[in-house]
Amino acid sequence: MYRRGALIRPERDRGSEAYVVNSGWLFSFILLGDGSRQILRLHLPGDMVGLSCSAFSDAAETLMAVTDVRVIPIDRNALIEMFMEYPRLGAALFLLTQAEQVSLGDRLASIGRTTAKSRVAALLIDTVVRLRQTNSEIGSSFVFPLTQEEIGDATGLTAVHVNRMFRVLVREGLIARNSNQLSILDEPRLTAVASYVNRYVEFDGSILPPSSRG
Amino acid sequence: MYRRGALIRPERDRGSEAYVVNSGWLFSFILLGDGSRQILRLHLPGDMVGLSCSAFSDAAETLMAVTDVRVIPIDRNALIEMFMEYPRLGAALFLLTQAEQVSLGDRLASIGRTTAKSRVAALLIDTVVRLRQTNSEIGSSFVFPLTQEEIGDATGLTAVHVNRMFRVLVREGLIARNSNQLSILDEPRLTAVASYVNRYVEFDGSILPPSSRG
DNA sequence: CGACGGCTTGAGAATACTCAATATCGGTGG
DNA sequence: CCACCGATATTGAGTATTCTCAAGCCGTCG
Repeated sequence: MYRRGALIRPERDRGSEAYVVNSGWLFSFILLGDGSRQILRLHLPGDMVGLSCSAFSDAAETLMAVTDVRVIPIDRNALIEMFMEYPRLGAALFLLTQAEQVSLGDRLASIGRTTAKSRVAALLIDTVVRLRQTNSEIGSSFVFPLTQEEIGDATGLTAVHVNRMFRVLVREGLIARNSNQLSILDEPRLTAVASYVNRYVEFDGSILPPSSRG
Repeated sequence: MYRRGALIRPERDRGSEAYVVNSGWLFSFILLGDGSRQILRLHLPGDMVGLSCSAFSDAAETLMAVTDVRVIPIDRNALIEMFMEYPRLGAALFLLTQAEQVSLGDRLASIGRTTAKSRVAALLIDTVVRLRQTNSEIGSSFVFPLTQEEIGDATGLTAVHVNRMFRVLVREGLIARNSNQLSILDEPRLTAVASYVNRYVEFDGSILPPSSRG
């Protein structure tokens, strides 16, 4: 178990592993030369994280706990063995990874080509959509534990400007806030503001051959 | 063979395929609701492109030829069969994909957390480093066929501002230009300006088990 | 030659940042 | 229980970066 704020895997750690998130939230980030931080992705329960380390001798990114978090380590050699022994599983993992890559691309577009307000909206919508994937009870209200500083590092903004965009979203009746509790009041409009495309509805595993065990 | 500017795979094309770039350059991009474009990645000879379509029934991104380009199609069903029949190849492809994901993450950090000048510098450095991977004869001078509009779409800037940043880089003695020909005059300094980390030097395929054919 | 796409430059506007001060909130020690 | 502390959130004022609009230039192609 890692406490909020703990580094789960320091950048440049040799022989590092991948994990499955058991409970809690964490994020991956990289540091730039000037000390600024870019959060690459928020990882929610059920996600696999840190796979990219499998391609490099050193971990390319750091993992930090957003809330108290439990993770299950996956040995990287075991991962490769899995590819050899259970190729269908390997193929499935490959597809999953491709889906993550598409998601990263969407984020790139959000940060590169949309306004601050839109980026914040996109982060919120994407988070709630992903939460619903593993917890169908999530409605339009959920706990969002990131600080505004962290939201800024995820969206390429400063904490101050994140704060202003939040209040704009509130003023326009798109969301409501109460400490960590966040409510989406007008999801269609928030989705539009965010230029958000929900690709999870189109994930296509049908390409995989049927399991040999039927 | 596709001509410069041709769409190699229109977004939303069903049953689309992946490709290997044989000759020429192309890029992948996505369009946002307001018509703006984000270029996700430049694809050079030897690259695999369009793999992400394997996870979705519809292609998530569009491919466009930057120069005249030759590509070799890869059927997506054949790709999955490869995973089943040649798991070691599948694992290798998986690692390659992870490496691309790290690269995407670096670009996210560049666009989210660095200045316009830095982003343009990063695009140039990254391109020359990748060119050298498959063509060791590339020195510090090479043909860079993107228009400033396209560079803007790749870096999250406007064409006008890309132009200004180019002239700053020239004025500071970091690069020189002559129509499409681009020369890097001071690579260490340009690398520093770009906050660029060359991760290609650390790619680690050693994790793969030795080939069964020795 | 004329049209067109791409490049260059200027001026003004908009967006987002920095710095700084104040407020709030949860937790801690007395 | 209360005062205090650090971390986070909020707000204002001024600044910087980047964008938009607009005009002119340059080279290529038909």
